[in-house]
Amino acid sequence: MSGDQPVVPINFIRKIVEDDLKAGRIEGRIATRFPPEPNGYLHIGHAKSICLNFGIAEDYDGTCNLRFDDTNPHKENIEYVQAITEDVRWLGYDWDDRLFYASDYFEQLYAFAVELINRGKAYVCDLTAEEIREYRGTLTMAGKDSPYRNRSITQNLDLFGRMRNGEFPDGSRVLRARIDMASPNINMRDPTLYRIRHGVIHHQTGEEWCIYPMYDYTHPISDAIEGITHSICTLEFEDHRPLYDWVLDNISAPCHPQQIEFSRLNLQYTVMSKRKLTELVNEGYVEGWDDPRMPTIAGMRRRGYSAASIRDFCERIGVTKSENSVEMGMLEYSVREDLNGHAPRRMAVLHPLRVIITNYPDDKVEYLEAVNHPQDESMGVRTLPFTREIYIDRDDFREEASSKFKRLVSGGEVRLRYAYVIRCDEVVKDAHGEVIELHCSYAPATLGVNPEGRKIKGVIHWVSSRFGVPAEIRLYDRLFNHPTPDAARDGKNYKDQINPDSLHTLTHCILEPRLAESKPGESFQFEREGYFCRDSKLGTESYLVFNRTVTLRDSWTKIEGQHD
RNA sequence: UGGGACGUCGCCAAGUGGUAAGGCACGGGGUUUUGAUCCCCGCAUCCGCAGGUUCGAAUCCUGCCGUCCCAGCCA
Repeated sequence: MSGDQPVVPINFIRKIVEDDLKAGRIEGRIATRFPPEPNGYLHIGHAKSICLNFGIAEDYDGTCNLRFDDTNPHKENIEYVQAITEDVRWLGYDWDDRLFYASDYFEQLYAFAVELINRGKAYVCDLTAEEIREYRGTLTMAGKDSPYRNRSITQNLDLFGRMRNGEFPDGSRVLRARIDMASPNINMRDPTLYRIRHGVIHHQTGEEWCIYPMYDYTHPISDAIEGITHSICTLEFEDHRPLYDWVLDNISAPCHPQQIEFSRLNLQYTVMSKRKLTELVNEGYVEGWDDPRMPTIAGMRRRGYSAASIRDFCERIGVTKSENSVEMGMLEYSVREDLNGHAPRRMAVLHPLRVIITNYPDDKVEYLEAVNHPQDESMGVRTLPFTREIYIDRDDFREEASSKFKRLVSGGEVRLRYAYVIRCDEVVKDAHGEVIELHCSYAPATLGVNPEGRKIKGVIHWVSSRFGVPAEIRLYDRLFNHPTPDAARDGKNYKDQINPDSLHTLTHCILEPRLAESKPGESFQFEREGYFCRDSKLGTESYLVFNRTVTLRDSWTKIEGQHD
């Protein structure tokens, strides 16, 4: 340990690490790794693993490698490598010069396979894929030995060499471990170690190889080569641990890392499998891997989630082996907490309603001072131009309302944030009875002071119509209608539960002028509305596009729902 | 029904024989020129169920029940 207490609460994996350290079971230093397959973008579930692996390395003075598990060139490509690299770095982690690829080890992997053959622990099998499946047996029935299981070492060596040389077509032969076809653990029934794949260009090794090693064989050896001490993975690999150990026990491995499994993250109202996320992208349900509705790191970043908030979330949910279904409220709490502390406040009107302040001169402009953060003076101040014509939000006006409604009503008064108290004198409607404009009067003596003799209950935000800048604002809702869209119900799959209203685009919003200077990717709190992030892809210098990251906590809709 | 794992408050999660932490959510109150923030207070006589061991069990034993994962030449 590097001295201070770990900032992250202790979990069962950290406990194991600490115990190993105390017992002197670790030769050098703690070494972990994050091993993504470059076949899709990283999501919030990966963030949990990244925080765990890199976090342990940081807190116990160890190292964490970034290693691409690239043994299946059919599904992988270099774009994903780049996206994953960027996302891990953005989350705030660094691997120095320890960026590896499983494909870096292909030659060593091959040599270890030859060693296995020489020890009589692996053989070349000529069964077809279908036959292998039949021979494997079932969950309740033992499998039976392949007729090729007892080939001589010489013949296996010859055949395996010729597999590498490209003498056999795809699917004609595989290299298999020679373990136990009757094992109650199906993974131990002579699993495939190598398959033949001609004609694919591997993003790292090109056309150098026509045989590719399987995950179960590659992973333990890659870990051992890198001197990993704790190989942390998710629960579905628990059944594979005997195989992980078998591989290392049957070759001259440099060391034997310990595999530890934890349960993957399930977040309500979204899906977390790469296959499903890929389908959402490829079938056009979303606008891409970085669509702000996606639970991907790239999507969340674009939506306005900070790296700090994602890390905080990963700490809060903990690490265990039990199945879980985390509520969105947890994630929202983490973003709000971070953004509340760091996002400058601004004013923005989402649904504009014109207000004419009849007793304010038409040519007058006052520049009113507003703080950028009510609890953090160091964030400074800005000015807001105040004019005769302004916009307020339609939701902040009602012709009549109960006394619970603290905003503007006909004949009533309300405080304009950082400005004056105004009274609504007249409501102007169009032919359909729709309110199109309000005529108000302001109380000049109320700038920074409360009026005598009456209490102004409400404060609303506003933007000068002359100086305000137009913008598009995108409001997001959950991508799915059901908390667990993964679970099949009534013959429906997850795509049947997609929320058709997950995106609302508001095209006539008005922002306070200062926002024209914002940069793509910058986050703000639009007072009384929520946290918003300038989109990094859409919009121009003169047409701003903002994404709503999350709303502010809201006790009003609850109150409103209870009465009248 | 073979093997592996998991079941503590609506959700996440401590606890590993000495009499149920904490967070989120929720409810109540206070401060407030954001119905935000912040601050108080409340929120499992009970730990999947049933027996047993013990002075004493969520923690040990036995038996049930429930949930998840595994039959890719995917990872």
